[in-house]
Amino acid sequence: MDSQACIFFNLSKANQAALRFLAQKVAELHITPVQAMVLGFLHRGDRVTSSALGKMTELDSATLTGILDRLETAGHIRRHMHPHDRRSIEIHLTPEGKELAALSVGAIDEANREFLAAFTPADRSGLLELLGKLRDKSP
Amino acid sequence: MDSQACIFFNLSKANQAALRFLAQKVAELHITPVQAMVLGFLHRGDRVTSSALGKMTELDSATLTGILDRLETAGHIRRHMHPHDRRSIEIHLTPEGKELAALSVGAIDEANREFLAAFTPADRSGLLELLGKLRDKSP
DNA sequence: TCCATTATACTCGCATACTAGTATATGGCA
DNA sequence: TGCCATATACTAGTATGCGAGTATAATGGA
Repeated sequence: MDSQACIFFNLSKANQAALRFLAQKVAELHITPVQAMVLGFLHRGDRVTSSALGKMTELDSATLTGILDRLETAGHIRRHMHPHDRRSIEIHLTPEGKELAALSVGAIDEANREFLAAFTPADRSGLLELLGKLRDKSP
Repeated sequence: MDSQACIFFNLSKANQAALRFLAQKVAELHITPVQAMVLGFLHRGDRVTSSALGKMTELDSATLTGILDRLETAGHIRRHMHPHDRRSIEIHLTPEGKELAALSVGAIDEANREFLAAFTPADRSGLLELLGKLRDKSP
């Protein structure tokens, strides 16, 4: 195993480093990086179904159920009955959740800038493009 | 949250796609991607301590304990007393573990080639270099 | 030599993330 | 209209990954 040449190893460790970095940024909000990302998506528009949020966040419904459980317990979101489909739930941000979502977006933006501060704009866009290509390889 | 421009989101999703890809490659060996990587490290030299393996794999000791538990239960490794330090354990590959480790290295190599097949050599080395820089930003 | 510090591997608790399976509700088709 | 396939959100079980805490052992300095 030549770990330096292994894309799986490098990707995994870069991701771990990124998550640690973001975790420090959102620690003062008392949420995890993933919770901050989900709140960030809801900041663009809540009142979505769990299924729609799952498509946005590219998360499994089982994973999302757990994340929503914790956000609801913390008082950041509420699950409501969907007006036209009794299978679905509609996710609403609470007033506190709305504030926290705005702060999350700011923290994530700041973390993005700082985490990539040492990179040139060309490196930044090149990295995002390459990662995007890798994502699309998924079965 | 502009997910397309967020390094944390893209890194996380690229990593998930990579893990799914590798999982398919090693499924016939009845091990997980992480277990294959750990066996790959042991293929270069077993009889290492858990602490040394943790440094190589960049894994927390709590995480590694669980992975070693599963590899030992499956009969791929054994924990032995360290000859000179009674705090340490020495990890030995079993005969079956040795075979599996060799197969793991082959599967990971093949997965690396296939996962990056669409990339030019310049893109490949560029990606690895950029990911390496991100890893080093870790606190 | 004795003791405080450090090192080692472990346990526990929590948070993702997946697969598989379930109960309920919807919707299209015969 | 009745029924079957699909969609939705959930639970259960498994596997990483981390922080915090623990018991034991080694080590270095007074």
